[in-house]
Amino acid sequence: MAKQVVPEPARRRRRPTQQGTVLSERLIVHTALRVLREHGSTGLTARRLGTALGADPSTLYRYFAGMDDLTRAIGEELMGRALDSWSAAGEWRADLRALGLAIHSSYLAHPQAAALTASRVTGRPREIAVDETILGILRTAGFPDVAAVRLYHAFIDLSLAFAALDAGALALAEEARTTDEEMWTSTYARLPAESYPHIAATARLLAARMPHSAYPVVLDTLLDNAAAQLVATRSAATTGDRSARPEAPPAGDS
Amino acid sequence: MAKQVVPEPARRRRRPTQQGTVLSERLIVHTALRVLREHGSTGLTARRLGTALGADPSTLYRYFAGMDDLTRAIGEELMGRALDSWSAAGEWRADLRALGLAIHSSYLAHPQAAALTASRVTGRPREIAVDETILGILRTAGFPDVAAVRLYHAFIDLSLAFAALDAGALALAEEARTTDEEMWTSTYARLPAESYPHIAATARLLAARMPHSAYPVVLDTLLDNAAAQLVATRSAATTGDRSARPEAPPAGDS
DNA sequence: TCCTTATGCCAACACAGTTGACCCTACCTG
DNA sequence: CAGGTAGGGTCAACTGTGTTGGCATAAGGA
Repeated sequence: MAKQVVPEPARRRRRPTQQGTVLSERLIVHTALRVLREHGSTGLTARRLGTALGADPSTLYRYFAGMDDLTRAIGEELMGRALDSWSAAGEWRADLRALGLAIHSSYLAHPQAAALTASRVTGRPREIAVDETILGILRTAGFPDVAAVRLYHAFIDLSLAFAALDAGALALAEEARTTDEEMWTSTYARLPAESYPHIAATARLLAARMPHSAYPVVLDTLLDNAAAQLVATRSAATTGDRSARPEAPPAGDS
Repeated sequence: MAKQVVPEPARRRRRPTQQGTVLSERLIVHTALRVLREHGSTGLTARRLGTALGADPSTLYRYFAGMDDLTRAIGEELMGRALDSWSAAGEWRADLRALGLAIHSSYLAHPQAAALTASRVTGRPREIAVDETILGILRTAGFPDVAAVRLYHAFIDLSLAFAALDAGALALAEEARTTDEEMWTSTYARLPAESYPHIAATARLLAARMPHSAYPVVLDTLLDNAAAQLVATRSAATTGDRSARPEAPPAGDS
């Protein structure tokens, strides 16, 4: 039965599949990424992945508690790759910017996988490591804890949110075998100018801009703001001023 | 057969269902929202929706081309509600801020539906109307077209991205029948302090902050930045200065 | 060498989206 | 007011999904 998944480090025996491949968590995740790229973000199924691995679909349940668990592992892999491709230079602003772009481009390197996973928090080790890294950068830079936490929150949510959104658009375009720009051109071009004067007036600019990500612009805006805050904090520390930005309201629900 | 869906305005006859209900696009979308709230973001199925409507599942295909089409209609409904709950006051910054928050809270009012739809562009009328509105606000405020388009892009993507992310977290918490704060507390509290010193040092602050949305903070940051740009543009216009911010790089892929 | 058990495979389950055929009734036309 | 048309509701069936219980087997420790 597949109720209990054996944790990866405790695995000892590796019996090869009927078709000869020797399975592992790593191999499964990597193959899943390939299947996702080839068949789209909804094309990852237990049976298809089994075939791609040369194994019975049910074998997957020896490694993951279910497809949902596998999905989280894929997200964790992308986050890990981002972290691996990044290294600290010692300057907080540049480091944060590089880390954000690393996360963003790691996800966009696998748009179908990203569309599937980026809006989920996995709580797995490499993801936690990223959180720790960001907080470390901010606190070391001199941000007081409250500000560091607020910035960390904005930073990570912003990065993940844009990764999900941009990946979704990119995956859609790839699956439609067209460029993003063509898509946006046709979207805006067919609108009647009398009903949508502003869109009509800027249609060409829109088609040129939409296929690019707004993430760098927004990220820089956030970092500019943070830098200004830091300066204010430093000068306030010498005069004893303790004013802070007003808190944001909680996310509403009804 | 269900190959061709009859467009809504062209519908004439409304035969009641065996159980007596008279279907319509509106009724189906509204019922879908209820089903989503009750059964979670993955709980919307053709059969379940059929039962909730008192109709055969296959009847849905008389109104929508498929579950995917229905999903887009749900997203369109949420966007429409945001637009309806908003009204222009005439001041661009306040208007944009209100519109952003309206979109965000309209989606968060139905977290399960939002998690399902917010990362998709529908291209339907009400969504286009929102685009036109945003561009109108910016251009009327005096932003040159290039800046208006860049801001529009950042604004709408930011809002949708956060709607998707926050809705996902909220839906997860609701389905786990727990508060977000409990979730985050348990997530951070069980980490060893020696491996994650920065998280450990700020655990209580994190648990208090994470259940709130970072969207208002980031949105305000973006609008601050835009306001500063506008002032610079105006003074530049009098001196003939035409310097602009450097362009953002395109979204990478590999 | 033998024993244990991790791990692969098979068959089967419930449930998903979707379609084709059928039929009935609401409405338009005369 | 009668008749014809077709919109739209229903039924049954198809394929494909995630998932599980039972079984077989070979890897590795003793």
